[in-house]
Amino acid sequence: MARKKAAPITDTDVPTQIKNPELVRERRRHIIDSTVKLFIEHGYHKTTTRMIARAAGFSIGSLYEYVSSKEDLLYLVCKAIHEEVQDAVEDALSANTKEKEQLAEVIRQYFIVCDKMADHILLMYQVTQFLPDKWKERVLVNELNITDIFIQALGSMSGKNNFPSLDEKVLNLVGHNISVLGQMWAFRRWHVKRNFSLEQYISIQTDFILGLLY
Amino acid sequence: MARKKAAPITDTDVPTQIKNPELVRERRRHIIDSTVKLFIEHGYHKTTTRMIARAAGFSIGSLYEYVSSKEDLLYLVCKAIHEEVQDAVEDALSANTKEKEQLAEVIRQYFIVCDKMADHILLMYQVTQFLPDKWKERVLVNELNITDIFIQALGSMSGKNNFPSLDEKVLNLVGHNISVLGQMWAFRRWHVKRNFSLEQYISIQTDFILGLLY
DNA sequence: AATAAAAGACCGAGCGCTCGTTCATGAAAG
DNA sequence: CTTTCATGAACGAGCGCTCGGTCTTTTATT
Repeated sequence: MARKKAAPITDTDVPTQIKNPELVRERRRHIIDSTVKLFIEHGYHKTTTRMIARAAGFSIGSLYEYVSSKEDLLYLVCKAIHEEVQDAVEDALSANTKEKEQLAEVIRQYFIVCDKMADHILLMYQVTQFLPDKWKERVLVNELNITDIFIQALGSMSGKNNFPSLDEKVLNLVGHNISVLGQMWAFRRWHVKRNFSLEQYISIQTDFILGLLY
Repeated sequence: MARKKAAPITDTDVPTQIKNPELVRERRRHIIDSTVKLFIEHGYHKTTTRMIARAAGFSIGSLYEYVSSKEDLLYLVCKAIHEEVQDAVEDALSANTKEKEQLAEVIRQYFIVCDKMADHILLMYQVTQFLPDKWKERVLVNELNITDIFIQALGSMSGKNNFPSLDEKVLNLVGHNISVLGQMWAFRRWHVKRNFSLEQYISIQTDFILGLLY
């Protein structure tokens, strides 16, 4: 069902003063969870490091033992969010082997994650700008990785099941469209919800994407 | 060609110390232009009021005669950007009266504006969060106004020219899709440009939107 | 087993600095 | 002399981060 989830939290790229790596993993997990909530509620700048420490049950001093700057924390937050989205979509890809339904299922799962993590997606859009360039690039790559899953699902459908075979570049673009239409739910859901439930949204947008709307 | 552009810059909602309204209009225009550039380059927070004053050729003291806070300035910036986008799209709507080509033309003009103002669109996404609630709402309404133009163009096509008549709610959603696919060019153009020029992008996305891709 | 010593984790007052904003003063116009 | 506009030094709240120190746990020694 799920891919290996142990590996990614090594985070050797973010330095720490604490020696015990087990402890670092555990505490960081906790710190990140608290931080995400605060960032979503108050935004990056209005959330002070003191607030984060308090919410996580540490002193500021201790916080800085596990993380070397507020920017570090921001990177860890972005990374955690992307991992959660990516895991959900990859699960959908591997779970359903019938090509015919695979794409629709991937889209469906992605849109559901976009709904569940709507606040997180908004957060990503707001805060990426504050990342140091080095990490901004990594976050961008993560974003493209998620898009690639759609492109992959599209590719495996191309030319089969009454689906026309399309130019690779066009498939690529459609993959991006899927990404963006999912995020649209996060951005405009309050408005869209007046007309459609999430399920209806998924259904109509899937038709739209597959050109079946008209 | 253009709609009346004089009215909107009254800005009675933003207070000033200066008595001469003529002067206020002129200076604010100038201040806003400088501010937009700085915000795009450095972001909202890293741009200091002193930088803004210097760039506009004022002292900080004088700046605060024309604008009562940095947030005020942010609102004026957002408003100016939306006005520019809206004007361009409305021009396209009124210029072309043949229904058949109207929608495609509106999409085209919108995408061209999204390209020209890509940095501005990114800025809007990054910065809306810092507006006081009172103005956040207004900015949201402006965004929806632009979307409404697409919905209007879609509506006037519905049921004509071999175009199926669609449920109003669905048309509404497609309007939002157009909005978002335009903004996608702003967000992902560096990636998309590796495969397509702007003109190709417009052409393919128009087909995509009209369900002609497959 | 008892004790000492070293290491690791935790703490929070305080430092240095930035930034939005104000206001006393000056200059110019009428 | 009054009104309008311009100036920039001064203010002070708020921030990220440090660092000297304490408490707790592990290791070494007798």
